[in-house]
Amino acid sequence: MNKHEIAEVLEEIGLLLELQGENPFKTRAYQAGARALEAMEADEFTAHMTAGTLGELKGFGEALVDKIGKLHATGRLEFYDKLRAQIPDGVIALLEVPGLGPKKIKALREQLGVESPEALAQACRDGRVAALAGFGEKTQTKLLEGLANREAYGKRHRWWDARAVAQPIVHGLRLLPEVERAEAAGSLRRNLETVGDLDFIVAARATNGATQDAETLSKNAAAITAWFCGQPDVKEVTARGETKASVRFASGLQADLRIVPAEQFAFALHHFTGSKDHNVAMRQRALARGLSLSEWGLVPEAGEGTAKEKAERGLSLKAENEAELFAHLGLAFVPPELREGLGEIEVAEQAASGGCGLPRLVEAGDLRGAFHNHTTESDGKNPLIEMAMAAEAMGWEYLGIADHSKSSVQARGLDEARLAAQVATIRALNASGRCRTQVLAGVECDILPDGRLDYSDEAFVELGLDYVVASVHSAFTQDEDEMTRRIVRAIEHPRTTMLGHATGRLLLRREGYKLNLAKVIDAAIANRVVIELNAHPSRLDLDWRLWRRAAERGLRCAINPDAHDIAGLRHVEAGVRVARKGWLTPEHVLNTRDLAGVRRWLEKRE
DNA sequence: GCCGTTTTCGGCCCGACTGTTTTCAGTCG
Repeated sequence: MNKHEIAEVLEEIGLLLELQGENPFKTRAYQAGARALEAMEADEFTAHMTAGTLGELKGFGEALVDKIGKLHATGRLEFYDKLRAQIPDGVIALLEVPGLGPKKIKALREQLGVESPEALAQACRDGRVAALAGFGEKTQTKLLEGLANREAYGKRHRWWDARAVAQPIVHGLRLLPEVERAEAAGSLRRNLETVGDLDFIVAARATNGATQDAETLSKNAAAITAWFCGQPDVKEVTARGETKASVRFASGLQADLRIVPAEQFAFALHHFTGSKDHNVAMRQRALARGLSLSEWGLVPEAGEGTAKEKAERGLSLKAENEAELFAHLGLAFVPPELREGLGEIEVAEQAASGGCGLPRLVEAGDLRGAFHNHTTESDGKNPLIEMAMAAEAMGWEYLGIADHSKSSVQARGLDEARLAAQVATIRALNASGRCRTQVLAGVECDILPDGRLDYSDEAFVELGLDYVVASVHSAFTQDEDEMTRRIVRAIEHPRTTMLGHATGRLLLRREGYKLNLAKVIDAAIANRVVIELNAHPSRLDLDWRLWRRAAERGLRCAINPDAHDIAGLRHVEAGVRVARKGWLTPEHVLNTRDLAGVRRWLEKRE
């Protein structure tokens, strides 16, 4: 088994143990192991397995190393098979029903024999669930609703779509007179490629004239909650308390609102930004310093009372913003997108003590252009001149046009003659001075199933293109070896400048093709071929988890919108967001260079 | 199951909200 498959087994073991009512910390150990495996590069994992050094990594103890070893060597694990046999699939599906956890599922199984969502629905309709101890009418109704909406509610959402919902709410909150500060937190703020739900953190005004009082705070909180729950897109209010409210939008997206006094804002924002792994590490760090960190503040661990009570007694250290919070723990500010519990705290510690600092991550304003864009010549919706003017309006120095090549018939791919004509049009546009943005003439060239490119070497010479984006658009079902050989061969072609959408994945819709990415990345580095970070909100491919290590090893990135219309150019922002998650700096990204710098790379690869 | 300049055993992040309770368990993030 490969590491991804092993991680899935560990994840499932965690779920199964949870359903058996096992110690929650044990289940967490399996889930943490699964996450750690997912974050590891395939060759790194292989090296650890060969050398037997997996156990040296944090979180991998004797039991996990043993089980992972067995899965890696044989693909089987008796422990897992036995566990699996005890618990029907339907019971696992029950965990997805909102309001059901291991304890309630156990009661349903033991007392009603319910072992699937369908059986649960029937039991609810019969009124048998409400009769159970610990359950009631309301629980039964909630469960029925949850079952009905399970599909829509369980779904994750593209970052781009989630942000479109969140932005007007943040703006609206900030305009309320009762609001002092408002931010969206959670995975949206961490720029994760998909978002499960939205979190809004609001600092409510507590002052009435000059004096601060609890009554004003409470009144203001109620007004903010009322505004939030009354938003036109809100379909259902699922919880509504003094400081917290939860709603569901028509799309199925869920959103939480949390209201805090201004002095707690930085702590709450940090807490609800997460990730869970980052927060656990931060809390442990606080404990090591005799402090307790929570959304309420950073209070001394010693003494009577909960963290909340201590914060309310004014015992919390003060933090105007998150940077001050990190500083209290001896850390440099960690940008939200790096807070994944993947070593950011160690680096922030070095940075705070004057060592090599946290990287200056790439920003949207660093981009001077992009390479992978389409026009009406192939399957784009705007002609060349409109794309160029749109790029000019964005302040870009250059715009690369890379329409499809002839094998992509469905996208009206260009044959040699049409491509030659397009190149001539581009040169003429540049010479005309109509547009300050220089247009670069490229092509998104199909990688044929055997790894050849879609034009002959002679054709490439005659065309005189500025660059070539090589992409896979056919024969997705090749096996891993064949697909890897195919792409590596394309990378080794001297005309190939960059690899387009490396895995072909479509977020929430389609897995990428099977591929040995370590080999592809090695080949790209060896041949000085750029790998694109395709910024389309459905792609964000190559995945951010792979960039940090690959860039350290010398891989260069290009953040490309893969725009099929004017609006699509704006997608670069999504690409920049995940590039930041991958620890990429401007130096790692080719299209932060000015035109002269880009031309130098295209001509000499330097 | 993992982990240890307090520990090889006994902890493991911590609080809000709901629904069922009559003082709290379960779920969620």
